[in-house]
Amino acid sequence: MSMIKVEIDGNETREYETGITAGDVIKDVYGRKSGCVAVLVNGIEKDLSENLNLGCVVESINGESEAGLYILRHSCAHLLAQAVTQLFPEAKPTIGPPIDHGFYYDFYMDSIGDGELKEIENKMKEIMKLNLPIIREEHSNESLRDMFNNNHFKIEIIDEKLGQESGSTAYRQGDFLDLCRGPHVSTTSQLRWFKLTSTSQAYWRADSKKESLIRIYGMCYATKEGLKNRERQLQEAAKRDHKKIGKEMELYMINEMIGRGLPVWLPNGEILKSSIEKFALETEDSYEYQRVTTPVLGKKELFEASGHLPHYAEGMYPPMEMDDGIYYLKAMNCPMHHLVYSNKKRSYRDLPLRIAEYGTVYRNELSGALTGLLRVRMLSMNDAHIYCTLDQVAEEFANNIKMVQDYYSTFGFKNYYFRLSLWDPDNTEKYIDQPKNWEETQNHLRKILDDLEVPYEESIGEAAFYGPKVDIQFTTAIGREESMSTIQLDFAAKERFSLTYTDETGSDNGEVFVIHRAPLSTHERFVAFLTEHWSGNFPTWLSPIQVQINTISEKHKEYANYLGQELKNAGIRMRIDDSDNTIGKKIRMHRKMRPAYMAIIGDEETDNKTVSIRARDGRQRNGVPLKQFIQEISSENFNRETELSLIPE
RNA sequence: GCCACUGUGGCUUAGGGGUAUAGCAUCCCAUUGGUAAUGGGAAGGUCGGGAGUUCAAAUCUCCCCAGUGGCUCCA
Repeated sequence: MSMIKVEIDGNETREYETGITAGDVIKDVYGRKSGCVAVLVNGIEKDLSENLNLGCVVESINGESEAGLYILRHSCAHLLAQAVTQLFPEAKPTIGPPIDHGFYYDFYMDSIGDGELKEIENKMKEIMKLNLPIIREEHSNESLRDMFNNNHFKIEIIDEKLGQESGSTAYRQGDFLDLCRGPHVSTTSQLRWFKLTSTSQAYWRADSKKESLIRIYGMCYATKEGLKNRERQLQEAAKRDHKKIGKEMELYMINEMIGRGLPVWLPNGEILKSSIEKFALETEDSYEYQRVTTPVLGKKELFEASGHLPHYAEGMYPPMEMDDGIYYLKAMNCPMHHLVYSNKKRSYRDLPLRIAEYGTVYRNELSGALTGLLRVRMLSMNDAHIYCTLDQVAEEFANNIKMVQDYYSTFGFKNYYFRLSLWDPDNTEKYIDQPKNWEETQNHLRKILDDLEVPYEESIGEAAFYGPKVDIQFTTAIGREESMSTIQLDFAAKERFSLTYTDETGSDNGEVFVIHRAPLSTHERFVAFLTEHWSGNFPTWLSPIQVQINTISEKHKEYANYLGQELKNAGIRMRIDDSDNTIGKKIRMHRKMRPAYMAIIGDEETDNKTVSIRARDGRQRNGVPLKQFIQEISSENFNRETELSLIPE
């Protein structure tokens, strides 16, 4: 028997007999309980059962590492499929990938409820305890076709591989076999810390025209702590949910009689909204935007010209027939802004021309997609369109990216990433079908981002119908990713609306590019994020109630009202509670509204003309002279400070 | 739109075939009180809507509506 040299985790090299399994090498080096779920052999992921026949470099993949967790979760998906097929022999497994925090598996089967979910989870635990070995098998595509001949989903996957590869791998655990390239953990007993969380409907190949499938979600971790932490995390996140806080703080309401997805801004929410608008107005003023107001309705011909009706019709409300034609509610402001542009003859000296609007657009979202302020049918936007030459696009994009970053830092946002959203050349009916223009503009944006050294991800099929865009992506409290800001490049408008300008040579130039941008998302979504980010504990400048004045007793009413008036004169939003409740009760009651500060007014304060301030987190500063308090809070408010700075930590 | 789950006074919630719990908030009375619950009293719901089963339904069945999670879609 010949020997081979194996280097392990870059630490040491040992000699083994040819054919030893990777698992035995790991056991030899680290002992039984290494936490290793798979290995990299010369950089390629392999099972622990992999035989090593040549000298190689082996790196262990720990179950708690990112790669290890994905393997655990992937194996857990197989365990789920095994349980489901045992309990429901008619169910056909389709695909079941690992995802963040867990896994899912899509089955072609009758729908199931919570009872069945529990049953499946119990069955998984049973199988787990059987400690079944998970065995890798290699087969030709022909024999795989035979093995899965009762499952046309698997056949479809196998057939896609025909011509590319002659064979494939499958994994067996007990009498369950699944097509999979692996790697997987070696026995079912390694999958201990999982939990099924929910079911959902999904479509085969994510196509709503294809078979409807039942998706089962689960979470899976390497350790008990991992699982527990995740559960705790979800509980914490639920407390930040903007729907819950929005109700508590009376930010918005949704009334069935008005309609789904049509939120009403209550006074407190309106304060948030108008504070954001005021900030945006100031900012955009400095960037030389000009404001307009356009109607919420427009004629069919307008939206045909813009391309909305051919490419975006299902996103729009149905038409309204009037005595002089057919009208639509606008889903975007752009067509109207284009007409503002061409309302008069433009010169190269006018470019870039930046037309902005606080507009409301209406989009016909599917009812099942609506949720709180995050997905609505009426969208308030600080929208703008920039008309410029191709040469100017880069600078305008750069300015907008900078604007977004500045906004976000003022609002305290940190967790977001840029996404270059590209068209999908295989799905051309969704887009204006001009491949050359797509290629050019996409490359242009890519270069702009590279030059700015902004890290970004690319995503196919996320573009607008008229051009590629840069989206800024966020994750909500409950972990769903949503687009926030967007900056889009439009190469189609110039032709559709005959946008031209007189260039330096005096001739008509039709090369007008349009940038659509909404750096603050929609007010609805933005406020939802803002609420979740701050858990409702907004910076002073955004707090609907900036100071809650609480009196100790009736004696202090007069001074409290004087303080209130002074604050009001200084532009500070305050409320006074001079009821005869105890101070403890007042504090408890008003905490729900999350005022930035509470001012406590008793004998001390009244006698000395001072204020005792209590920050939202309980920090306290007593005996602040009234004038000083007003001056400090005014400055914090005016400067849009992110933190409550009146009271030292 | 699709799948599952949920729907009890303003909010949180008990109950689960014999006409409904409690707390907070509200209102009234007393208390003049120093930083997360001062005491007492009152009022408030027919159990999302409709139909059915039953002597009897909030409780069972069906159909709607709405909310939540997910799919599709998307700011």
